[in-house]
Amino acid sequence: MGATKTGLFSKKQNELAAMAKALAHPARIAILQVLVKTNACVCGSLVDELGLAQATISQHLKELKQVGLIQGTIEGTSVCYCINPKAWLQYKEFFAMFFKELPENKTCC
Amino acid sequence: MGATKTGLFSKKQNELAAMAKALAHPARIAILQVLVKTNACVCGSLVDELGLAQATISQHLKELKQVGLIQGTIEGTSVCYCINPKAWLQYKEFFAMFFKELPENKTCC
DNA sequence: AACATTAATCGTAATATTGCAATGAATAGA
DNA sequence: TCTATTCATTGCAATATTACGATTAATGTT
Repeated sequence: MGATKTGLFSKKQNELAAMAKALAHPARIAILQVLVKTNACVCGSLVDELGLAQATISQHLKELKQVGLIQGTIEGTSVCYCINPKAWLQYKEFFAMFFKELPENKTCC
Repeated sequence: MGATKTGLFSKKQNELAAMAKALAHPARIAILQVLVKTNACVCGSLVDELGLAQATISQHLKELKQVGLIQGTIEGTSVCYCINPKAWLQYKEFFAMFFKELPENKTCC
């Protein structure tokens, strides 16, 4: 027990859940917002911006990288992170799609 | 350690993360999809639809209820669940807002 | 080469989540 | 009342997540 039973659900459902999970932490939300706002890249200054330890930030960055939402390129000793525009758009569309179909006829509850 | 340091982040950031967390499980995605599709309410038939135990489904329903995404009204011995249209719309708008600002000028990475 | 800086990784602890059997509470029907 | 049905809750085990100090790897600087 304890592990999510992914086998019970469709690929899409697991995918959407994984996308949501990537956003399911305020630090990752904050990181993405900083990356969007600064437009250009932000390197390790995220550690200063947010109040978390370097190891913790690095871990969150890794997760965001794993789901493809951000990219990182080495720039000397530091690493330059930025939003992956393609993935960003896909996320936007996925969530829009999911919430699109509004239950109009509220016949119950 | 181990607990999310919510104090470091803004209310909005924590809110969005909480919203994402509610969607961060395929079972909850599936439940919401069933509730949207059936339009009317679905009671305990969710246990048959998805392959999870009754207690597990009940727990997921509780979480969805706690974030306001669904409502449940008692109907005899069974409970009728349905989407909360207001919250649904709010979620839609929140996520759309978050993903709205696309990084146009991709000058880096 | 020696040192400093930056960031990933490792190891560990604390906490949260997932899942289910068992139990409990409430109502419907006999 | 007794029983069946439906769902919430409790208690527990397994797993996942969050966080950080310490270490490591890589590069830049002197």
